[in-house]
Amino acid sequence: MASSAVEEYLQAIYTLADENGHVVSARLAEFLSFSAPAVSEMVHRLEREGLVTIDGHKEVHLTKVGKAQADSIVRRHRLAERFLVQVLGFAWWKTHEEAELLEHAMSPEMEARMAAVLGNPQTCPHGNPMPGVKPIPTRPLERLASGERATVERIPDQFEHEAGFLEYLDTQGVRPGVTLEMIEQRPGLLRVGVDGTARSLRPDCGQKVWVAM
Amino acid sequence: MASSAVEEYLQAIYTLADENGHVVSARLAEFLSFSAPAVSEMVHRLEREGLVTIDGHKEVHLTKVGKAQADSIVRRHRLAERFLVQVLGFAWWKTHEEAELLEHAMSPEMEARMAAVLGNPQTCPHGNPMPGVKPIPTRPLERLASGERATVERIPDQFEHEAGFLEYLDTQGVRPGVTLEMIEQRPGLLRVGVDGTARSLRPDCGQKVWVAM
DNA sequence: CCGCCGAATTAGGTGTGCCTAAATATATCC
DNA sequence: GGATATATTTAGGCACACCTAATTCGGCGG
Repeated sequence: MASSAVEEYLQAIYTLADENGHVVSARLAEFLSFSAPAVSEMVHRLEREGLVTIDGHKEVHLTKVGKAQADSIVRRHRLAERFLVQVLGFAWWKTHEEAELLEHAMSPEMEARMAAVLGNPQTCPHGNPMPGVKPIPTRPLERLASGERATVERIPDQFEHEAGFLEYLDTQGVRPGVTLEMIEQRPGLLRVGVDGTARSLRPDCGQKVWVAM
Repeated sequence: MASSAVEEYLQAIYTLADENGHVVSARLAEFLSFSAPAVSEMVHRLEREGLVTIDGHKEVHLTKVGKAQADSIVRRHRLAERFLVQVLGFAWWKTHEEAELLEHAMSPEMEARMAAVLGNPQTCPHGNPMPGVKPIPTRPLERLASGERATVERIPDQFEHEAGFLEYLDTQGVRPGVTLEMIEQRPGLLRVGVDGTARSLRPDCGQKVWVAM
């Protein structure tokens, strides 16, 4: 029975490891918007409780037990998002904060029933796969060559955190499943074809929107 | 933005006032299984925050603001229970603990959407009306005269707390909507007809099961 | 090798919400 | 009115999870 604080940390470690690689507590502090000492203290607590190990480079790794608990909370988060969209009719870009609450209120039985009712979805509404599901190969949008087309597969979890980002994408017509065509790309500029219309996207979208390989 | 601790207290005050009458902090302490000092302290905090008043007999009353917040949390609890039964397929007697978690994770938008999806239900699965809904007139089962029949309308919220009570009722065939016939009643004995079968119920059911007036 | 930068830790502190033990109020009953 | 039971409060403490300010650690460039 991990507290929701512990669950938040495990989720953050999972997410950063999954999408970024090396996890040190300074990155966690940024991601979670907590002070460095608070994170340092909690990471040591997680180590004492056998949920993570800290290696010689102070990198944080989930143990087997920690990984299982992280998988669980991430799965609950993604299921909750699906539920909010499919059952309650929330907009796809508006689910993150709600799911952040819901995920801590889901018992194993509720999780199982919800998965069944939703038809055992393989991804969240932003395209992130349920833990254990083999992800579709993807690359950042910026890797598309000019003239090349590809389907939007995934907006990684870490960018959901950014206030207004998903809503911005929605207003630009950029949603999972939509096909984009790279028009022009240079530092500070990103022009893509969305649904037949040429659009300038915020340049950070090049890293934050992942398309099919 | 009340904490879930505050919400628990408001909910408890609402429930005890609704079903019992006078609320003093000793009753709250029993109901919530907290120590008397903890409850006393919190009740004074609620008073400072303008959510309750404490009268000359140390009775606790919700203020207008407190009542609105209590209505909200009770409503969320009952909606959550409905959701667990209607959408996720939980057994009617198994929803309380799950709902206890869920209720604190429901934003106003989620509450509104859930009510709509569920068809704006008027009661929880145990027959307790949503705040603001005029309750059907009811009386405790023990008020039935021998030979009289009546429909089970409600098992008040305060008895949901009792571990195993609702499940016990279910095993005896006693569920909201079922018609009971009083067979015999004396101290320590309660025999009723359920679905054509005579059954001896635990004597406390006389107070805890409420039937149509 | 020294200085510097970022990362981590130490030290001390806060608010919330619970606890026990003991003291004091309040109510009731004879 | 005084004893007894119930209710409340005081006093002191604790765990959790966060904070700021200041210090130390560790790697890297000059």
